[in-house]
Amino acid sequence: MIRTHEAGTLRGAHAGERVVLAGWVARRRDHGGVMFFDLRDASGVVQVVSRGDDESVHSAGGTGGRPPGGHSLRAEFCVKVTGEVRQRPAGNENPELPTGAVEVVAEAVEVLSEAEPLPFPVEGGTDISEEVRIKYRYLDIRREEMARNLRIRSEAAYLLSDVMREAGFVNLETPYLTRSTPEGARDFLVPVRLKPGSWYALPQSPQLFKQLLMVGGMERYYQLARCFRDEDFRKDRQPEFTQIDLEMSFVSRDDVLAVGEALVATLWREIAGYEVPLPLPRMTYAEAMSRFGSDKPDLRFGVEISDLTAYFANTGFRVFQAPYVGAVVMPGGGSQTRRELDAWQDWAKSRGARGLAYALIGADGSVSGPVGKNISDAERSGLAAAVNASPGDCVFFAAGAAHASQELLGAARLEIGARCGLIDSTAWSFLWVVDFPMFEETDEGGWTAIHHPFTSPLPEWADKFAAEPGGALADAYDIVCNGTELGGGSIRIHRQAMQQAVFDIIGLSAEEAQSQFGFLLDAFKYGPPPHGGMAFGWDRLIMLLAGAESIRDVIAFPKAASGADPLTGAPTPITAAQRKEAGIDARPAQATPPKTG
RNA sequence: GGUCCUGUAGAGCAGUCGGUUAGCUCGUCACCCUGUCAAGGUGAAGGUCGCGGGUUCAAGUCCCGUCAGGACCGCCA
Repeated sequence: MIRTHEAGTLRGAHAGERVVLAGWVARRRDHGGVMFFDLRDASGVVQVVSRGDDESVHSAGGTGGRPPGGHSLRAEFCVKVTGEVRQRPAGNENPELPTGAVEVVAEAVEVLSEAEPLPFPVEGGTDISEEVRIKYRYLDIRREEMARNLRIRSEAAYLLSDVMREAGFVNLETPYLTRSTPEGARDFLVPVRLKPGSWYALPQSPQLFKQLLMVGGMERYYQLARCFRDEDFRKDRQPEFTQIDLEMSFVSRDDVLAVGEALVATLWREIAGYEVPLPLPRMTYAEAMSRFGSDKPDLRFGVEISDLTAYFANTGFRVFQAPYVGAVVMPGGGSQTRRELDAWQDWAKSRGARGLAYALIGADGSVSGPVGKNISDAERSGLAAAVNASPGDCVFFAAGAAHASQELLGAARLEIGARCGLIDSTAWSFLWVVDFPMFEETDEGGWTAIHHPFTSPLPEWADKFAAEPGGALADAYDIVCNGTELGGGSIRIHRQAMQQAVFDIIGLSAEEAQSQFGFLLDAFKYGPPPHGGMAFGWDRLIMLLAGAESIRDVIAFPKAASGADPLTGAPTPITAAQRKEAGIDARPAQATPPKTG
């Protein structure tokens, strides 16, 4: 090793020792006759003192025109420091620093490599555009916050491995070059040189392979799997992302949830120092939607949605003559200016709603505002009690189709929580959302699977889901933390007849099913075990654990929102020769018959 | 595919009603400085105001287009 000690580990007990350190120049404080600088390595920082008269700074190569001696260090030079650890002079200790009791008096500072002036400050500045940060990611990773996030990610992966091994899971990889499936998200496609015109797809998830592993008798499988989806970005979405993928045989829902809970409990205990109360509460999808307007409710604050459909059943107000009327209360919102209330209308419109009707509860309990003018005296007088509003509050309404209205109110609820400072950012709120619907109607009037078509119905729906697809509930579950969907899964279908019934409902013919999933259906002919599993979004999970605001902050080399990578410049055009070799422009024979002339 | 926000020196930002030489902080460079830890002092360099077009006597500022970044809707089983 080039060094004898790590900078961040030095303490008073090391005083008098001669040490060799290596790292980066973090901050300099040059006083002419004496210079201090903080030497940073992976373990932390320690102050180095360099005297002007010791000619201690020199370049390793001895060339390059930089004069020997003098304090010619700049930020982020990579240096090797030889010197003696000593207690700092009385009064000069820095209690802010773990190493603040000591300093290293340099005998020699060797510049291992120089750094050009930085594109952004590595020390200090935090408000740096992400584009620049990602372009110079190697510098961004030197920053304390990013380095910490990545180390948390690493630690979490080790903990995951421990937990899963302890629970008897086998850790296996599944293919990255696989078969395109028309279901679900758009695939990333890979041309195949050996078979021009044919393409691999990168997996959206290892779903089908892990089910095959269950047929194969592995019984318990997990993997930290990279997944790929060619869809548009969000701050918590990347085109490639990582998930903890797991699957178990001979289990019911409770068994899978117990593994998920053990995993979360371990990660939060060891990394966040938080003891997750187990078992986690469970809430049905229907309850989550009606109370919180979301299938991933943030339970760190109240402000629940009131269902006013019955209250306004006989209303004369035409807007409220709808299949569903609901409301959510903004505490103290009654004092908002007209401009602020108008801004809510724009907010609602930006979400595709017509607007957000509101009423204001006066100090004397009177009801005013647009809705107040349009409802009857009786409706006005009971309103505050019906929505549990207090004087000075603002009540927002949504009326129309139940699902869309609840989602609007749910979004308004989150906005209220944020604007009114109701969310305790130090709190953790975990829950399972269970009993999702199996199907939803498509625009064409058919049905599509909400989770995926291999999801089993709840046991009580096993015999009747085909007759009543609109009401059928799936044995599917999501784990939610602080309003973020951390993961989800389901008990799978393992019987052919039931699988075919699901395909029938979603309009997938036997031939189509055979052509798309034939390998799975074939496998299910050979004694498939009952099985189920789940997947956690690893990036999102780490984001929450690290307290980061974007999954990009917990990914070493993320992509920008355009899908491009500012660091490497990918994606790039390829040469004509590459196109030819990859067979990109080849056309399948049946699509375009070979020309004869 | 759609909506919105942003784009000014290496970084972060200001720039009024369209009007003189586009400012501030940090960083960089030079010099001074022996106890700082966001060191301090003096001075200097550094700008195609994203790009293109338009309106105007005059555009960083107004209009149109375009590109890039970000947020959201659609999408993401």
